[in-house]
Amino acid sequence: MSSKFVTRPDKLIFNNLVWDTVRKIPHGQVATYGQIAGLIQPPGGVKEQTYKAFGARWVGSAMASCPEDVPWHRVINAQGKISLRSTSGAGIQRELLESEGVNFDERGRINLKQYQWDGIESKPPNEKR
DNA sequence: TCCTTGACTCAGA
DNA sequence: CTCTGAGCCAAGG
Repeated sequence: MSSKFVTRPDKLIFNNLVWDTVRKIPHGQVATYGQIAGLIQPPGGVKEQTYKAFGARWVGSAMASCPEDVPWHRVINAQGKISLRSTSGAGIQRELLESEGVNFDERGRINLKQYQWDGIESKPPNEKR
């Protein structure tokens, strides 16, 4: 068995990078998909525009199968809201974040200005809004 | 092989 | 501030 164990190493690497980055998120802080996408490096052969448009989505896609070691609940969308396909888990995410000290708005929104992970090392040019 | 969905983001009203 | 529409490319059924 050593022929088809890894069909897409790049994708696995990308997912691994995502999980690793998410694991890097400190306690009591949150990060957005686009932020993570900007922190990690895109797989080779991908266009910048493609990564910009789908980087965040790939992160979420990778999260669809995130291990329990990954604090996926600390990952939210750029709107500062919980983004989940199913309501199941979203409630859990809210509780988990609240348990970490993250306050939610009445609409279930988080104050990114206060909780967004400022551990940006690559410092993406995303400082608007 | 074709079609549909997709843990998103930005811009405009 | 909130809501809606359009865009981008890939993976799964």
